[in-house]
Amino acid sequence: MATPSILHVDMDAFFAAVEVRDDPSLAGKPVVVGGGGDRGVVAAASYEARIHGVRSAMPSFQARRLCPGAVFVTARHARYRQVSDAVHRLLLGVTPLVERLGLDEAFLDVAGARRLLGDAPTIATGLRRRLHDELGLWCSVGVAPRKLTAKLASEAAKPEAGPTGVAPGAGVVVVGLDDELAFLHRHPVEALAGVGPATLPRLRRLGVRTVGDLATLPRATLEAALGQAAGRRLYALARAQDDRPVVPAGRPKSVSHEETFAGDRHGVEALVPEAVRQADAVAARLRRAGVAGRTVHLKVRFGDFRTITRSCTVTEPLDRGHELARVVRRLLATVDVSAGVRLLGVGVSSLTDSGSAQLRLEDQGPGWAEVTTAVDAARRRFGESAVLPATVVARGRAPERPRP
DNA sequence: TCTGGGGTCCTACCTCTT
DNA sequence: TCTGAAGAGGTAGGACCC
Repeated sequence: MATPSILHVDMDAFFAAVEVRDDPSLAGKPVVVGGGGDRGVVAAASYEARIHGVRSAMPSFQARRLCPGAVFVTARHARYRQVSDAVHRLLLGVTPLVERLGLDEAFLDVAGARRLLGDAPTIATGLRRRLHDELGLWCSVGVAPRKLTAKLASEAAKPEAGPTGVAPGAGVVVVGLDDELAFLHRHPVEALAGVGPATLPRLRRLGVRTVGDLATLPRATLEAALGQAAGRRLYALARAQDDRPVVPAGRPKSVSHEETFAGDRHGVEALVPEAVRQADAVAARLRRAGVAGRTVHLKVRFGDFRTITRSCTVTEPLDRGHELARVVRRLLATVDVSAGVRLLGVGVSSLTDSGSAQLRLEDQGPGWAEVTTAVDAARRRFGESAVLPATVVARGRAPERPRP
């Protein structure tokens, strides 16, 4: 690998930037996305809000305390998905090797595009300008020989918000093969993917602060402290051994939906309509993705934040709300929810293409197949809440709107 | 005023089968 | 037929990422 060819494109304060783009009166103001209600957290903050110390995943009350003058905006995920798709289309114009990570990041392998478009740093600079000119959004780009270092490079390219203001970033940071290891080793160890709040204290106990410190430890020591898989992985990453290719996304591995209630719910009766509604939403997304799943998961978080999961695997893949709801209700019946439930979640995994699902007996002749098709069509035309499960309607309750 | 939502991956434990 | 080992698959929980 003579020159770097991996790009990591990271949109700057993406959700907040989309809100500012859609409402120019917000430009220059501290904007906080999410953080609505008493139990919310911050999904994204503009750099003006970050000056005051507001960060993603911060509880909303804390963000309000730090930055009382901020404009709090309800997250609009469908809108961010739309803009993210536009970004993705633009990236695909450079190379088909685009791997999306969430809505606001992507890896590109531009090895095959260099002959036509110039070397990787030239492509990165051009991409950054086009994203701004055509979509009105800024991004930061890291260019490196590997995903691991390209991601760190894009981080280094970002603007920085401190107490005194916002320092513009480089926009593009290039890490060559020769300086890759030195660049990697001066990062704090928590900059590595896989080092979070649980792993960090264990590494600290071993005297590790930087990736360079990590690289001095034998593999056996890391495996003993972190387990075989994590130990082996960090051992390799500390040596810039990362041969993960850029892979365009395939079929999802799971689909889930969960919701934190404004107040705790007590008793199964209060939870069943929520469970049925979530099962219906998950099933609709499974069908949209053209998949069906065999393992059904229920997640319950109690008022004291204790969280349990229950799951069961059925013989035939499911992709319909009423089938999924039946399994979810069965799982819910095994849990003592009298203590009060803060969050309920429904998910499906072990996914296969729904085309491979067997034709069910009830599909012979008019039945659920037609009903499901009609429901999906009505929702496409009139919105998600156009058709609701009877259990939900019977409770006289519309689906929970995003909280202000 | 504590702590979202949608994912992926890993580990431990259990049961069943060979 | 009994027993133990090994592997597969299911289940539950934890850690982490964006």
